[in-house]
Amino acid sequence: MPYYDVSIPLKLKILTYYDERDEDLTGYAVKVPLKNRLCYGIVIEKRKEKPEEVESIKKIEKVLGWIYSKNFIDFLRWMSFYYICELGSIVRLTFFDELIAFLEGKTGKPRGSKHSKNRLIEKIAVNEQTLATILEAFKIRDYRAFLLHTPNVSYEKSLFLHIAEMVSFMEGQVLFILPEIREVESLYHSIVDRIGDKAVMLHSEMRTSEKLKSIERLMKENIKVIVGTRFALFTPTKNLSLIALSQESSWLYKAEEAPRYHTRESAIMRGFIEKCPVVLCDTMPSVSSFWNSTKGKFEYIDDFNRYPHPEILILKQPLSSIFHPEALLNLKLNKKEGVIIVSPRTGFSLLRCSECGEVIKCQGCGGSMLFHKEKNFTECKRCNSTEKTPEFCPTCGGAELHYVGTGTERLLEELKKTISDSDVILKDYSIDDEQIEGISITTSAKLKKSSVHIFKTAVFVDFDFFLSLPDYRALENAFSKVLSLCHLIRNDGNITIQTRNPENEFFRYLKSYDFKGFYHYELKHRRETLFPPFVRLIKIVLKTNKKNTTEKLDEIKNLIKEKTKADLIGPLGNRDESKFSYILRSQNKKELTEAVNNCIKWLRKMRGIEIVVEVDPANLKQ
DNA sequence: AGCACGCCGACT
DNA sequence: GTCGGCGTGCTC
Repeated sequence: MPYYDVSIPLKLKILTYYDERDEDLTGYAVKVPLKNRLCYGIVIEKRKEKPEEVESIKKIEKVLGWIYSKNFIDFLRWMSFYYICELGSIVRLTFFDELIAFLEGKTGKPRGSKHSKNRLIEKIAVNEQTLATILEAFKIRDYRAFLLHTPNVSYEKSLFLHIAEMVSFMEGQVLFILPEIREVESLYHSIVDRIGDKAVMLHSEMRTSEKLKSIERLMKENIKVIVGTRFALFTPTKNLSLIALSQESSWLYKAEEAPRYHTRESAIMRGFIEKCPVVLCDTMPSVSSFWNSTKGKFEYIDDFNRYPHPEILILKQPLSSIFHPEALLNLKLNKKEGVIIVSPRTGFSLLRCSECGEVIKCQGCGGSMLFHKEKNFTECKRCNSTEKTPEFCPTCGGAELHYVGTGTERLLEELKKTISDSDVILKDYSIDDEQIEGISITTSAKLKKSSVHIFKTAVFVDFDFFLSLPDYRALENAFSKVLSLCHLIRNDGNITIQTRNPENEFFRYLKSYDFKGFYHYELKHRRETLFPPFVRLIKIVLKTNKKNTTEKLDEIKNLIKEKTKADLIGPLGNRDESKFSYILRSQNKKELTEAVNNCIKWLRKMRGIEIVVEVDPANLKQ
């Protein structure tokens, strides 16, 4: 009797069923009994023997049809192993419900005629050599990985448009992934505008019936291009020949719900397993990707220098004023042509006690309190709480509090004082702004790589904020912030960065756009301090509802330590509270993943404890 | 004792 | 995800 291992898209282990047919049903969607109801699942493997520990095996109720290739299933298995989660949780990512609906004969509705106000993407010239290399890889249809260093995001989108046009008459399918839904929509419409009905779109804001329509068309029609956000990476395809990611370093590529996969790593593995080339694009490639290119895992293509970039000036942040005289002069000279001033924070400033030197902190979480001058209150951005502005230092009782740092509110106040001309427009920068004259003010959080050059000059105040963040990626993020700002500045313009520490080696690389110098500097530091890419980090979050005894918690800690033999950091978070976490670190990456997979099985056997695992965590706190 | 409710584990 | 088992606690 043939047996079949079936994965049901639930947090459930793989179950075995039997069927009279002795075919290989691997990759077939099936309907199977589970307890006293029927569920849909996917056959992941045929087996000759039934599993020993199970006495009764139920029969497959119905075989619906083939949907997944063996390679695709192998990719899903790798995801389940690498991200340490049930295969069912991965199958859930693969548009399984839509595929079942399609197999059951349901049809979707195309999106309404809501013609989005998205502008179509203008196609600019790209490096012919780069395009030829990618198309060659597409034709050969074997695994290769490219790290394409692009001059800006428009270049990436134009390249995608060029590729779409070229492949629309060729054999094979391409998958374009972009971080944001708006970008997906505009690229999709631009592609449809050029190649017609040979593309589908997939992103999380689409209605179920729209997603069903896309999947249906993918199954029935001759679709050449799939454009989507990160979850489109799990689209089952017939003939995948290229995967391309725009802005590979974007933090939006890290999924925030379980399974917390990273799109870049997953895309590389999908390409490797399904034997198709992968192109990672970015203007500021991640340190991890650069490392892979130095190890020969990725082929590095440098198109960054095909376009000129604005000059970067590093100036010392004065103690007594907000702007360096030279920055102020620059700002006054260029205000007609458009100036943008960037601060790391909204609000007015932080508050510091002149006596004890302590910055006012949040009582609850210990984050710095942001002072809003006009409305006179303080705010903790970390835990979203507000307080009255304190009159005395809560630490020492000191009566004198002074401002530290410069938020947008303070910038506005300062500029109103310094630039007295009545014709100067002062405004908050918005991404849709058409008008650029005058002085715009914004926070760094609003800067995106996908913006376009408009301003003549920029001043970045309080830049040290980015260098002091307690995150091992602080420097690469800081570098990346400046490049996002670059995109807003005309090529003949300039960017001034104010820092208390202009001698910092970091700025030497930044001002000359010396990426390689920066990466090597950063990698040296990561190697010494044992951070990725030299180690793998895995976070284990434990939630307990009952008051577990200290001995029990120690038992868990020892179990993890013993089973994984890795460096164990933690517990982080309060032990008295119900939620706390450990971070495991090891240079033997694969061994660590294997050990944690094994360890989790033991932990799940313990009662009253919920475990969440996060591989390559985005955040090392709590 | 009898029943309602909620948590937790199993599901092939 | 969903069902049922079982423990807790309240009521007749």
